[in-house]
Amino acid sequence: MTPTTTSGDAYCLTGPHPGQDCRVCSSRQNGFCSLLGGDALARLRGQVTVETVPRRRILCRQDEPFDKVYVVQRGVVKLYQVLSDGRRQVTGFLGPGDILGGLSQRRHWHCSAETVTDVLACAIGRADFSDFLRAFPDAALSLLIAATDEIEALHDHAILLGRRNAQEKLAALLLLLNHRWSADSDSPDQVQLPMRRSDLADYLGLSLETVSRTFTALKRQRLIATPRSHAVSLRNRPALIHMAGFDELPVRHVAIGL
Amino acid sequence: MTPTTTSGDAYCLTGPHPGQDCRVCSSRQNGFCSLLGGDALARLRGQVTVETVPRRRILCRQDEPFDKVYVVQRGVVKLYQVLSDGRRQVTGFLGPGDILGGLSQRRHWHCSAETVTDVLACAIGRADFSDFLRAFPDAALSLLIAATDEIEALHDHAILLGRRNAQEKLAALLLLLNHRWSADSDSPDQVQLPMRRSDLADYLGLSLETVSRTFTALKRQRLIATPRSHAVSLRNRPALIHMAGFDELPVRHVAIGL
DNA sequence: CGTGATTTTGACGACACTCAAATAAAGTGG
DNA sequence: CCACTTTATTTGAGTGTCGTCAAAATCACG
Repeated sequence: MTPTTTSGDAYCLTGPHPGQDCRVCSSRQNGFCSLLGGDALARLRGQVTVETVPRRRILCRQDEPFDKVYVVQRGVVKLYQVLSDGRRQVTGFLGPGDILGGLSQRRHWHCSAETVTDVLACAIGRADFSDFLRAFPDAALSLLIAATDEIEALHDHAILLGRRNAQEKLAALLLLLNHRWSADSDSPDQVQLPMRRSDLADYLGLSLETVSRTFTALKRQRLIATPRSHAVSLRNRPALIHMAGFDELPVRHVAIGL
Repeated sequence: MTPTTTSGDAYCLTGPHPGQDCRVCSSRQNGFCSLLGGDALARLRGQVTVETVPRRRILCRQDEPFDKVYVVQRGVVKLYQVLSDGRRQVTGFLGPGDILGGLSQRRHWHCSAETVTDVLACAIGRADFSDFLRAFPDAALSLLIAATDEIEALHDHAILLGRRNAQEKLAALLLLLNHRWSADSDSPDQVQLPMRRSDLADYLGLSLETVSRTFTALKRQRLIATPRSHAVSLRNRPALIHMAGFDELPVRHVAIGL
């Protein structure tokens, strides 16, 4: 439970009052910070600022130079690219423990990022982060592994976009988000979907109407139920897994947004 | 020119007689090896074996444990995943200087890889490679940057798969491959496509028939010409760029396959 | 030159998109 | 707290792009 938050926002996964002391921050156990040793963490702490960002706020815009690296503590961020005519592709969702920002040749944001919920995040200057990785090669290596895992996740996204139909896409997404964000919660078959249908659509390469229709189709087949439109319960996980074409769910990793 | 090779295989981009001496290997200038310092390279050389692989040979299969890391010197490799019912998604093509293999949590191949042409590659044991990165933090950092660039490339692939139509997809692919493999060749508007139409289709999330139809459509619009079915010349680059929805081509980077 | 593989072209159908309206949910001010 | 407005989601009807199936044409290779 999360006693500090008001209502049933189960997508706020982290513990009480994080931000001041890493030892009580739940991202210490799971996310990026769990990859770090005590000395590395101590170094970072001195350079980090904790930011509270309300929902639907733009964190960064594609093609602008990047100044900061964020580590999400609480809440959900969506990453997206837009084509000149307005078509959008959501390239990922970030949750607690995930990283926004990194080291690319271009040193510019490649995606835009917008908070889906209220977000609590640690921020560090890009140059400081770069220096930090130089000073702690083990951390750099851990980050390289995370980046490699992110590449695998993006491969999975590619086969989803290129070779799955609407039902398979939605089934896969629900299983994936459940796996990332609710696997060890008190209601393991629940998924909170704080984002809008159009965000899901843009992640899945569908129109928002098709997403909506697909939700009702899955409900009719009794594979899921939606007590509220942003809360889904997986009623028949084996069938969903079969529909999604999964043989095993991917290893959990620290997601990276750029 | 490449006097050592027999015919007009312009997709063999590297120089003469690579493999024995890194100083005369053209991948020294462009690809993964260009990221390394002299001492790092010297360390690697002792552990590398040079492998010649004929075309259409499987290099690795998804879900098998990975034993080696390859650096492609010459030729083209395709990376793909298959769904249980046979649907395929090609997740990328590797050319000279690109890497196959890396450090993921799972330590298993995430894709299968097959040579499209005859391939010359340097191979190093996974454990040796891991040790190498630990011994040369600068190399690890360079690889992290490459991995980050690969993540950006995969984001671009996602928007291609999710939000572009057939013509836009093909235009984008032709520009991208031209940019990666022919930008500084003697015929800058040529693209060699050694892979089959079905491979292009599986990369673009289309059927091979649609790819073929789209080729003829682009030819009718005089945007391209195909003197041979595996050689394309870009006749109207601005129009192709506009069709693909590019404002700028991505930075060239060392591609990474897993 | 002949055989098999690959690519192209054609006809038809289906899945997902577009446009449009109705319903539901969330936010706002009295 | 409720009425009202705004935003988001669902549902419906019709269309179009791309997929499937099938056959012809072209290419590669022995």
